[in-house]
Amino acid sequence: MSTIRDVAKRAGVSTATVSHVINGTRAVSGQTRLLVVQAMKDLNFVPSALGRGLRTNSLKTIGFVAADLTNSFFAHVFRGVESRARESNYTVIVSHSDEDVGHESEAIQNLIAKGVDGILLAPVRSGPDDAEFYTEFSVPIVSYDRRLSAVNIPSVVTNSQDAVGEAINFFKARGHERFALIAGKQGLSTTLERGQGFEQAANPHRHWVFYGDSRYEGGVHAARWLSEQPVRPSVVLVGNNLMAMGLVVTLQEHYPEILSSTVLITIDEEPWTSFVRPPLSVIVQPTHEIGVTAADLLLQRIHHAEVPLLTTLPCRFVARSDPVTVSHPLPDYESGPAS
Amino acid sequence: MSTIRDVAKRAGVSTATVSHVINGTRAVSGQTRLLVVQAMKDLNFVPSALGRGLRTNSLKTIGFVAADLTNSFFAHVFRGVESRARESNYTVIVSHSDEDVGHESEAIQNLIAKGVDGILLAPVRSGPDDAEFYTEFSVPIVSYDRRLSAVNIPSVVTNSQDAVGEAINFFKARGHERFALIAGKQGLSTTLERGQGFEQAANPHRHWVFYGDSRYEGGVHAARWLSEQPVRPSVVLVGNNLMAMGLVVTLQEHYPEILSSTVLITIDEEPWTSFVRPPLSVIVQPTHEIGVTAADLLLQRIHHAEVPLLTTLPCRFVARSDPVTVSHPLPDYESGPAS
DNA sequence: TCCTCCTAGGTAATCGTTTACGCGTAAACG
DNA sequence: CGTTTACGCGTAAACGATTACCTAGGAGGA
Repeated sequence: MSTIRDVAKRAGVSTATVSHVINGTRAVSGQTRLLVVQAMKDLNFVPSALGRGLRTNSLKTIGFVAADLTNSFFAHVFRGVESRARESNYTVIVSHSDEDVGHESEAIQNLIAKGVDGILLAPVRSGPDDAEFYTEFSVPIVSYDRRLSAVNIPSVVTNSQDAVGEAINFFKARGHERFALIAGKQGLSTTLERGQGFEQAANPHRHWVFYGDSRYEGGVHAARWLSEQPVRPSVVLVGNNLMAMGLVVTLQEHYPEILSSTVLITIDEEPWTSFVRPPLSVIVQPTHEIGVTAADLLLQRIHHAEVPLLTTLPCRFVARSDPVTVSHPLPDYESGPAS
Repeated sequence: MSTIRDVAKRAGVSTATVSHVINGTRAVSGQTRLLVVQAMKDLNFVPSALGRGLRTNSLKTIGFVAADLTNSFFAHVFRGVESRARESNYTVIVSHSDEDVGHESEAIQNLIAKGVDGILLAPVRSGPDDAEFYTEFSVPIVSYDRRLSAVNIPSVVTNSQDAVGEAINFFKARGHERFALIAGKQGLSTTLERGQGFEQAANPHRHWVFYGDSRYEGGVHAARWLSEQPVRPSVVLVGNNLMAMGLVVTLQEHYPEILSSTVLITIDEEPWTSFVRPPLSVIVQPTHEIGVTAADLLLQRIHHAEVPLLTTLPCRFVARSDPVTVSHPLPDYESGPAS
């Protein structure tokens, strides 16, 4: 590997000039530039990110901490992040939190030790007091999926609260009168907001809320719980795709009559939601766009620009069950492409 | 952020001593060690990965290039990679190739410019001549999913060739006599090997091979092709999960009678393969283990150890269709946990 | 007593960049 | 013709760690 000094020697100029040619940070005559460029080609010189990083104190790297990349929500967000990052020549280091505060702390520490310029995360802590945790770090942080804007950390979220209401209203308008929500992990801002959206829309009709754990097992428990109700909801909204899976599998196996007689709605599109019979209606979040936006905000903060504390992206509601297949955009928003 | 010099000053020792305390590279008296440790705590000092990296020419970082993390195969492999990497205090930078040679080149270049210590990839080029491309780089490379061992690059693959044969034989033994393979992208070692496994097992019975493109659309085309055959196979093995999805969706919508009358087998477990009716049989690759193993080999190569040129991991065949649900381990192998 | 060896720890060069200064030369201006 | 301004470029000091080399003192052996 050749260094900037080799290039300088071969071109007969100083390292300063080579550096300025590379970065366009100072006027260089056409002659000299040509010499330098040629020398770089000859030696096929690639500037060392380390040397540069040490000097500028920036590796052009950001950290992305996901709960679990195996969950397609995070995978799609990540693709958005990566594509935006690459546009600006940043690379992305990925870590997992697995929804565990310990893992999350560790991940953040490691990322900072690696010299990332900023961090993107779906915070596991979101109680208003607990959230101050995130304000202590030496690099800019942007939160996605979950709101943290109370503590001065920019957040990118969706209007899933409205979308939940919209979905319930959709079926209310078609005569349904008994609604259930299988809610996610308590404490997350998404769980709270979706719960509120649900309550509002379901009132004054009869409605139930079951608190799952945001994992597959939560869906299994929900299925059992559902089967035990003397009077059952005709519309069930599941707050996350893992629980939806657990629910559908369990119903399919043990309570097929419930599966065929109730309308199921879930959040986040997955291939199977349209395969399963009956198909699930779904609230589609603009996952790719979440990633792009969050990365964009983070890069801006890294360059010390002011950014809005809260960015809300629109969901799209796709009704697939009862009685026909309709795509129903939310009011006041362009329906965003899932891309 | 405090530096090693601050620590040295506060502890009343030299930077060399601090460094040796941190890395355990030289004997240091208990007294001194205590002083240093205390000073580090006081300043909550974290060694800069950049400074260290510049000196040692290693950032303890590896690159992982996937075709598409949104494909759960790659997501699971990645989790394996990351967990193994973290054990050794390495972090992972992710890039996408999207099965495109241009993107792949770019990704590799970028990773090297970022100073990664090694690269893990599912090579897009795999023709025996073409594959020499990968031998030119200045950092160690390990290939996963696809074989590259012909050109002296260690590869981690599965015995999917045998597994394909096994699956065909399973249904042959139950009386089936007409088999089709929907093959993946031509040129990939997996496509070639699975094709061979299929040919061998299907002979001397009647059999068909349709070449898809390894993407969703390939499955759609395959469905159309299937519907046009005057005599149709009773068992169809699809070489990749995206094509399987395209196939099932299209059949479900336009040719439900084909869907219900043929046995479908696919590769790689996905939630929907068990939800759809009839459920698909599936050849399960040990994705997590692929990642762990590949990362392990790469780390060994980084530390200049010799590693085997080819590592083959066992698949597991799960029969779900026709006539009963059986889990059928391949002979000569422990069935690996999907973890 | 003298030599050797071991232990503990300091000095300073080094990794590959960026960048604050400084220095000529030549054009422009009065 | 002197003075300013601009331009083009080089010198060398950082950035934060690691590490080859050196020093000093004490223990042990002959």
